[in-house]
Amino acid sequence: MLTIPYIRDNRETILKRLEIKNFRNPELIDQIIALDNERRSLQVKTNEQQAEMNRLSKEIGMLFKSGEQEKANQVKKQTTSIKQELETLEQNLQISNSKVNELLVQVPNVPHPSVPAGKSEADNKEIRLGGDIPQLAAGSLPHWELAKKYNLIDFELGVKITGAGFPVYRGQGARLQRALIAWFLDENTRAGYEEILPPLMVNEASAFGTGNLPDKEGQMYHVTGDNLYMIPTAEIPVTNIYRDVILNAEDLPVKNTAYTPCFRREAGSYGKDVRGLNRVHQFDKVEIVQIEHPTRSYQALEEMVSHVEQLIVKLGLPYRIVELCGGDLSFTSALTYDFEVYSAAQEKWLEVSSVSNFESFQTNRLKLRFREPGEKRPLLAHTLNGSSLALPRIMAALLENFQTPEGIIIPEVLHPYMGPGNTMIS
RNA sequence: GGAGAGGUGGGAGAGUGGCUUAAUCCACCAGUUUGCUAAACUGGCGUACUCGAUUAGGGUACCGGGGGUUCGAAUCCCCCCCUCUCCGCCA
Repeated sequence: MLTIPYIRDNRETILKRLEIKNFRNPELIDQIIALDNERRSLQVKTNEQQAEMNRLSKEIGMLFKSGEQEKANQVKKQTTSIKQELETLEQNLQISNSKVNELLVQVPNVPHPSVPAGKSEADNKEIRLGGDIPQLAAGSLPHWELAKKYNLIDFELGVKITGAGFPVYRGQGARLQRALIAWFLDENTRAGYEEILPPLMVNEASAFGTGNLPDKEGQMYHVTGDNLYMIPTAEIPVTNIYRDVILNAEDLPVKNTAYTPCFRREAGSYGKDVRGLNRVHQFDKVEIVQIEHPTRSYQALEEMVSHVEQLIVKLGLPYRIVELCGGDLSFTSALTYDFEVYSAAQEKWLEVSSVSNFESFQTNRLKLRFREPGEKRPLLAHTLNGSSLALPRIMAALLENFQTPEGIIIPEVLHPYMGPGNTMIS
């Protein structure tokens, strides 16, 4: 969420930039400012009365100590009216605080000035196009057919064990999946990211910290017996490492990478988009997270983008990078680049990564700050994250694009991970 | 699952109703001293909100969380959460 001082000082800029996100609600902003003024005057009054109360209590203590019982009882009488007043004030202050907060969480993050206007996906701006779209031979198959043909993934078996959207990888399919995960992690480590293997379930506080609660509750699997949530992304446990943390400026940037399975209920998603690996309830993903100094976060974003890009290039997949327009930008993001790979048999672009700068929108809620030498107060850090990469759609594109009549060719970078001589699935 | 112990600043740790403005030690920062380092000494050392002028300097809250008793709570009472130890179970 945005900070109140920022809203107070930048009302016009915020309103103007939020229009890019198709968010027009000046009343909300003005209400926040008005409520905050009210809150502050309540706080001043409350603090004054508290100070008076403290003074009187101290006086009573002193009087009792020196044996002046009567005087003490007299002062005691004075406290009753103040006490009553204080009770009301404190209640109102609490109400005021929660009202401001309630409104504050409804304000989306302010997009970066470079974000193009637009309503939907169609208005996203293509930044780069790379790789060659393969000309598949006649009779080429979509990945779910290939998965069956080579016994790589069994979707029906997953239905039996768990339900739709929980594929079972086996044999070479399982091996290829593991190879991709290992290679991604190794590439990320080489790029300076520390590898994290976090818990796959998180408590309420963590889910709140990253904003997945209360709004996106329906997206997560809830383990009711212990009140834990299955993670929809590694972003939650990894980012929460730094909840309520004050870093030193020299610790920045923090760079973490994590492989985790991800669990998403995807309530309401049906139809042909969910075919095969296109949309599943459990999938593997390797995530990268950076915590950076506000003055360097956009540099970090570019660095993450080129890092993810070279992963796709090394795999040999045709891809495009788009900058999301205001309408397609998420509630929490200031600037997002999406990566899509081309799945040749489906003749479709599939989103495989989304790299974003959240600026201080997440860290404000997380209370993730850093101490700048010479600064009196800690400052909010910036957070960025992205997938590097989401496995199922990469797998889908690999299978489809690299199919030949003889079998599926495994990209060279994965050879060391596939076992000796294992360069083709046949 | 059963039994017990506990949760206090960055860390250790004292504090059972008002000389607490949370002692003390360690760590850290600045300074003094000093061939250098170290030691010693002096001072500083939390977070949030708020008043003030983005100063100086104040005020308030915070001792796991939430209630309660009281003029006054880290301290007493109630509820909840968490951690540790032992036993049981277990890859």
